[in-house]
Amino acid sequence: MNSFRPDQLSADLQALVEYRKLESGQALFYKGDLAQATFWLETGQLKLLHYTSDGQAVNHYRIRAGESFAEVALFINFYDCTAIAEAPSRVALLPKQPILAALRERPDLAEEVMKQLAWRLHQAKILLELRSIRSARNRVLHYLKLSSDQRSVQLEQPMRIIAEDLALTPEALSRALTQLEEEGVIARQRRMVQFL
Amino acid sequence: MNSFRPDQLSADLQALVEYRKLESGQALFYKGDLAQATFWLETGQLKLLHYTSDGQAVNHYRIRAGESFAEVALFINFYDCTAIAEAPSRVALLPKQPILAALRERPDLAEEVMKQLAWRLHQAKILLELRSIRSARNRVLHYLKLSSDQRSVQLEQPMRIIAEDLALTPEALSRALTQLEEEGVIARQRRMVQFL
DNA sequence: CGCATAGTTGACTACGCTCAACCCTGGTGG
DNA sequence: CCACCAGGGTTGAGCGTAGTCAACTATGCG
Repeated sequence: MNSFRPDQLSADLQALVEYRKLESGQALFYKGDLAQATFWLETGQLKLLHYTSDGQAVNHYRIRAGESFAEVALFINFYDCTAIAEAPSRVALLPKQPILAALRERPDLAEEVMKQLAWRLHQAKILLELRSIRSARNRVLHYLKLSSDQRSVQLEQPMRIIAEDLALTPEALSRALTQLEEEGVIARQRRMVQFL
Repeated sequence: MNSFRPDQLSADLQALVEYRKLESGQALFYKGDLAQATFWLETGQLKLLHYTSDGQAVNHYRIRAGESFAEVALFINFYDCTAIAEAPSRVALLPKQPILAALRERPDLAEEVMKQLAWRLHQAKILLELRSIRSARNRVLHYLKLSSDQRSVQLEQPMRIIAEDLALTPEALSRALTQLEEEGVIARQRRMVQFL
């Protein structure tokens, strides 16, 4: 998760790293921008998303402090999604060409990057799987199972955020949860959900 | 696209490669199987997909002769989707551990794999984007734009396959196309579609 | 010419979205 | 201590659109 942690890079590479501060809501790059760097998030939180032609935002995934992201940028010319800060953030900009050169020299770094890319692809498939479930009930159920360690889930985020992740309206999510409860599939108390 | 073309591997690695023949419709691996190898498709065609809990198939992408695939398997323990032959096929099985070792020795190979992983991730995001368009009309339009070089598209595959890729029923696809035609957005003659 | 298959059209249904009202909780101030 | 308010969450009614199933048409092949 930290392939490009700058302090693990060689000194001459570190010298090329720039930092950028972002306000909450500010964009780091937009879909279609020329991809000139890959990144590592020092502090804060970002989300990667795109917009449909009618302006709806579609979330890909969130980046938390300590993670590198947009490794894909090393191998394509334009960013394929938009990155927006969800909290005040500080990001390390890792310029493309020097990093590519370093990858040729350092198999350990290359392996980290491969792991990271594989992980993201895996996650993307899981997301695709989730999103391709049509019914709200089953989509929510699948989501709960994904995020449950053993038999119960603590819903940390507000319902409207969870609804966003599920590509549902808050109303649809609410209805799906009550339905699952009525069916006796889950039980709820406050933000705690458990399977029966 | 051919990172693991066996004839480009060292002789001792080639010695470890096994081949497997598949009938049309036969599975190479299932989602959840222990991931022990990555693959290269010599001849034929495969599709990668998963099944929703109610048995619907959801396509990820197709593999054509000459492509390597399932590189992700090198870095995760279980396949995250199912691979099924769409035509009689011959597949090279590249065992995980020796390949991982080779990647540490050969930066050129590692770079190929990174490129391939990045490409797949890019494609997955494009698919996610397509699938997250709600209305059939706009989804079809987006698809047409994606697959059009300049102003027109030749629809090579039968409509029911295209509908599958779009996660629509053939009926919905048909209606969307006639609607776009009535709106004067596209014109159709046989399987040729052009923008107006 | 007749049949099989792909594609289209029609009628109906189901389900998620929209918008609005309502409820419940926690926090604030009188 | 309680009245008030604000926000997140829930419930309700109506609508739109894709799915379903069936009938029909067009195309290609024996």
